[in-house]
Order: sequence, then C-alpha cells, then structure tokens
Amino acid sequence: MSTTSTDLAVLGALSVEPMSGYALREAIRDVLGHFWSESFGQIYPALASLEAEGFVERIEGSRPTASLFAITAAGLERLRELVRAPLPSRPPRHGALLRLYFGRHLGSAGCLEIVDGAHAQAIASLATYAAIRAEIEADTEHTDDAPFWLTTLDFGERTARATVEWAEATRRALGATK
Amino acid sequence: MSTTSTDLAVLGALSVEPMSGYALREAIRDVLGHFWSESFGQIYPALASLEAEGFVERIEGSRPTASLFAITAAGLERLRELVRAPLPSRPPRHGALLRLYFGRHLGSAGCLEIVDGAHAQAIASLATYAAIRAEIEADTEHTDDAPFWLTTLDFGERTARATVEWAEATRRALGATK
DNA sequence: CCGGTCATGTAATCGGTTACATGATTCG
DNA sequence: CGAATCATGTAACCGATTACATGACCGG
Repeated sequence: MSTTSTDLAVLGALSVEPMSGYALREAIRDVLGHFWSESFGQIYPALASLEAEGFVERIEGSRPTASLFAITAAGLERLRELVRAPLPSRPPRHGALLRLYFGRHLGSAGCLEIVDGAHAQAIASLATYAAIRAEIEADTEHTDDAPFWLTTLDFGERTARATVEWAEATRRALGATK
Repeated sequence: MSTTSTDLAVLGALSVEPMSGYALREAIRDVLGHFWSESFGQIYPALASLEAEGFVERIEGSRPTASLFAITAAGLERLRELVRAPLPSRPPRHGALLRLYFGRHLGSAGCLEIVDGAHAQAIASLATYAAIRAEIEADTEHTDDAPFWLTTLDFGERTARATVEWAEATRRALGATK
C-alpha cells in the first residue's frame, strides 16, 4: 500500500505529461529534487495500486517493452483531492547543525569545514535553480503551471541565499573566536 | 543497534550535563528541536547500548527510581570521534512545497492557505528562537559552548526570516494572478 | 556484438515513530 | 487520595531506501 504523499507526487507529475516509471523518477529527481524525492521502491508499487484503482492507465508508447503511464479523469479528481489535504511533515534532522551544535568537541577547523561545505552546497543549488528558472521561463506550453512552479523555486532560492549569508557570517564569527 | 546520529545527539547532550532518559528527550525536543528530533524508542535502546560499551554510566540522583545517565571519559572520546564524521543526510521532503507545485489543481485560495500557514509557522519559530537566544546569552555557565549554540540558532533565524519574506512575496504574486 | 542506458519489478533491510505496559513521585 | 507528571522500557508497525534480478533497446 502506498502513501498519499507518493500518490500526490506521481499523479501530479503525470498530470503534466504521461511518462514511464523510469522517466517519472528522473522527473521527480530533476524537477522536484530540491524539495522532494521518491525511489523506485516507492514509485512502481504506487503506480500499480493507482492503476488498480483506475487513477492511472497504461497507454502504448514508442517502445513496446516500456509502459507509458497516463492519468485518467478519475485520477485528476483524486489529484485535486490529495492536493487539498495537508501532508504529514517529518520531524527535522539536520546533521550538519547537530555536529555544529557540539562544535566545542570538534574544534574551529572542523566547524569551518562543515560551514564551508554548506556554503558550497548552497552555491551549487543556486546555480541549478537558475537553470530551472530559465527552463520554466522559456517553456511556452505550461503557462498555467508556471506561476506555481516559480513559487517553489523562489523558496529554494531564498533559503539557499540565507544559507550562503549564514555561512559567511558564521565563518567570520568562528574565525574570530578561534 | 542504534545509529551513530542518535549516539551523537545523546552523548552530546550528556556532555553538557548528566540527566535521565526522560529529561534527555525533553532537552532534545526543546533545545535541538528546530533541527533535530529523537523519540523514546530511539533514546532508551541507544542509552542501553552506550552503557554496554562503557560510553555512558548510571549514577544515582535524587530519585531512586530514576537513573541519571552521565558520559564517561571513553564516551567523551567517542563523542569527539562521532562529531568529526559527516552524518548521512536524508533526502528532502517538503510537503507544503509539493502541494504548491501542483497548485494549479488546488486554486489560489488553497495555495494562499498553505503560504499563510508557512508564514505563521515561521513567525512562531522566530519567537521561540528569541527566547532561546535570551537563555543562551543569560547562561554564564556554558560560555565555551555558547558560540556554537548561537551559530545553529542563527541558521534557524535566517531561514525563518527567508521563509517569512518568501511567504509575503508569494502572497502578493499569487494574489495578483488570481 | 558489446557496453551503456532504459525499463520494471521485488525482497531485504533500516531508521524511526507510535502505542502500549508499567509503575513511582509529586502536588494540590 | 487522585491527577498529573516523571520515568523506563518493549513491540508492532510503517515509510522508505538499497540491492538485487532481469531483460530490452540503442549507438558505436
């Protein structure tokens, strides 16, 4: 039995365009990657149960060996239902901050390593966000989806920028008290 | 068998002061709550295995029925070892953003509800952060820990402020395209 | 034809939460 | 004395990842 979160991600992705389970996973990784993730072990069982419930159907594509999954009318209805309900949020687990909190036992050098790592990661995120933004703005086909896509992207950009600023301020503060 | 992440959180907390398993959970919830969490089902087995390995010992406290757990010299060593190694980071799962991404199927009103919810939560976080900051700054006993504690707090404050600004900007953007 | 990618699925395992069982202590 | 809190632990369950098994397709 699959969870409603996974069903939402799968149905949502299929509402944009039909695709295979494999492509689904790639789309989720590349497009929703900065705030969501699904593994094969979730996707295929979810597709199977969604198909059994009539929310998704297999249509034949170019390759005979691969299934193309498409959302049905009932599936669209189900998607609207799922997107309306709040999702259970997992308790936070930010490993780098946990290590930093006990940074006294790690020393300044080790702490700076953690901070610099977070800094580099945030910079890298900003680069991929810029690429995604360009792609969305160039896309003339999904103009009704674009405003929503841009809001989630904006969130990623703002938190990444906040992380960059935090890392730079922390580097100064930790360097001073060394 | 417990994970190194839980061991790090437990040993780290006990490095500040000895406490019971119950108090440990409260401390983790209240002090590390904005970036970490542990449940009883993790804490007690972790304490048991840490005790078996000699990293933690029970000392008698005021109440005979409750155990006070204290970190040993070997435990401090182990803590330094754990805090040096990077922790496995879980893939992100931000439910609100997932719903917003497919906001076309939800409508503007529903989206604004999500955004306002995130806004209210960030405002509430900022209030608790201010309380924690006051507590750390008033604490004269842990002056060598304080700089590290303040860096993790600063991270929380910056990302919360970024969330507030995002929510306000998104509210304007979504309201305009309604 | 051979290696890499596309593709579908399952089984084992894991990290973690929740619920339950049990009892002592404290305070009004 | 009764209710709330403090306290310790276990068992069942669950969501999710990883690894594995299998094979078609495509390009060089």
